[in-house]
Amino acid sequence: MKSVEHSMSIAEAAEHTGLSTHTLRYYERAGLMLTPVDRASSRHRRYSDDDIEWVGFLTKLRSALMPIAQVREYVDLVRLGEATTAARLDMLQRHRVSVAAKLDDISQALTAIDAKIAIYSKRNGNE
Amino acid sequence: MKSVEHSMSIAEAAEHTGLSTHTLRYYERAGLMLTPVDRASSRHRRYSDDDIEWVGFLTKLRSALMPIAQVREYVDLVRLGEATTAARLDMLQRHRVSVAAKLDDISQALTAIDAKIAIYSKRNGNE
DNA sequence: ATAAAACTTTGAGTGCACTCGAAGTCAAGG
DNA sequence: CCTTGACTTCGAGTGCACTCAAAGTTTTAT
Repeated sequence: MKSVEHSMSIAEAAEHTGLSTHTLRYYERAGLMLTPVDRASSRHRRYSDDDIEWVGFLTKLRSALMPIAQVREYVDLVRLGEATTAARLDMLQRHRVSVAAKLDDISQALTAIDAKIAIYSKRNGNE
Repeated sequence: MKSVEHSMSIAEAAEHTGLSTHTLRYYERAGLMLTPVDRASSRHRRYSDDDIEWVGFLTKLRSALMPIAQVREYVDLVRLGEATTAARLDMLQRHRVSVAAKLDDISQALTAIDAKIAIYSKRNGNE
């Protein structure tokens, strides 16, 4: 059911995804697209709605601090189909745990800095 | 009262701070040390307890995602003395806010991924 | 005394994730 | 048609934060 799919140019795709055209091409070169982005007769890229959605998911992974290389591993698993579901789940969960630890570290550092802020605020005659 | 201060070699400083000797020299070159690290007659670095403590603070700033350039700005303010206390406070607070926002973004992305995990977990074996 | 290990400086190299440039092709308005 | 601007590929450049190399000096252990 990909009937009424309106494809878009790379510029439009950039607008929809919030990435630059450079980054969209870069992701494609890096093997992050689930399926090849199809082309107009002119060889210009035509992004389908599914492509846009997929890029949205990639962006989620990147926003969650997953390195490009690991995103690619994940994508490779997805392309291998259902047999890799468990592996994918495991990967996401492990990543989740490691990021949570990282966030914890950052929070701790922020807390230490807060202590510094508190000291300044006091000393600063701000009561 | 910095009487019984036992200074240490760069190797020992590395051990105490958890940074590499490379990084310690790099931080120094980058102008991040509050005061010049003093040298033995051999020109080998001798890290004082204060130096170690300062590096610990630098590490807190870095752990809280503050870029080197901004850390340097901060250090420059510290060297200018008490007159800059307000500016420093402001800087730390602003940084705190921006990092909090960043952590929020990351958390949101993680939450979205969690949804994906939930889907996988439920129908363990569907696209 | 001598060999090995640790230290010094300075410049260069690495890895990541883009980001840009060049040279050319294609599309849309006047 | 013709120009202007968007698009193509692919290699190169950027910025950050280290990380390492080379060549020489100093310290430590034997």
